[in-house]
Amino acid sequence: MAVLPNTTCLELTISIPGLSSSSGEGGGVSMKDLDINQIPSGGEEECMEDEDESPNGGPPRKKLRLTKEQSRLLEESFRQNHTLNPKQKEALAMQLKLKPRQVEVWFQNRRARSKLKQTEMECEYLKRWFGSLTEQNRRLQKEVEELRAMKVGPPTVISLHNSEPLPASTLTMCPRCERVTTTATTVQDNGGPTAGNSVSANRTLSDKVAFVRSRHPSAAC
DNA sequence: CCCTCGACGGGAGTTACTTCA
DNA sequence: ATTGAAGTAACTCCCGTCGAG
Repeated sequence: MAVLPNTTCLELTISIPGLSSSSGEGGGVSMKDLDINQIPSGGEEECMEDEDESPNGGPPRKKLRLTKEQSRLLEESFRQNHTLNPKQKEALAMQLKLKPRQVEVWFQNRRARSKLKQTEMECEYLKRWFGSLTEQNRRLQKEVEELRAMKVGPPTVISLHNSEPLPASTLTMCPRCERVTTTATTVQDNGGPTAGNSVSANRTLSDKVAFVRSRHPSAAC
């Protein structure tokens, strides 16, 4: 657990509907200058007790921006754990001077958005992988054509792995799509475009790839 | 106009507790 | 008195969406 470095007053900027920020003239308080810890009319240092109403009883406060420090701590906490138990939530909320509900919402949003990001990355990965497989397939088909045209001697196929000639016995023909492949072919051999991906991302992708492969009668494809 | 992100409503799942046959 | 099913409340999570900045 990180320790908040002696925070005396967190800088929360808020917007209060109905509170004019500019009114055209100078001298007004900018929205960005509002500090949630400086609640007018004798507010305490806590910002977590004012429920859903602005201090003057107006419409409920709509949105606040978290400070950099709050965001940093939340991110740090999220890195350690993507979910919080009630105690952790309470402690974090207290540390950040937020309502537990705000911490909860932040984690929910964070989970949702990192999942979205992850999905986008996987989509991109699969697109690129599909492209590389298409290209590989095209090359192999061309090679088959050439071998068929020659009709002489055992075929020589260069391994994608180490550029060594593969023995003909390692070649198989997929009965379904009639494409030639090698029995030693693996996902890694296909040269997935993002070799530097994180472990978790790879596992997720591997699962998906395994699923896709399992639906094909020929595991070699 | 588009994007980010804090907030909300609603639905689903889980758990603890109560009621009743 | 005990037990199991049904009902309910509280809580959490996810999803979709809104809207301020």
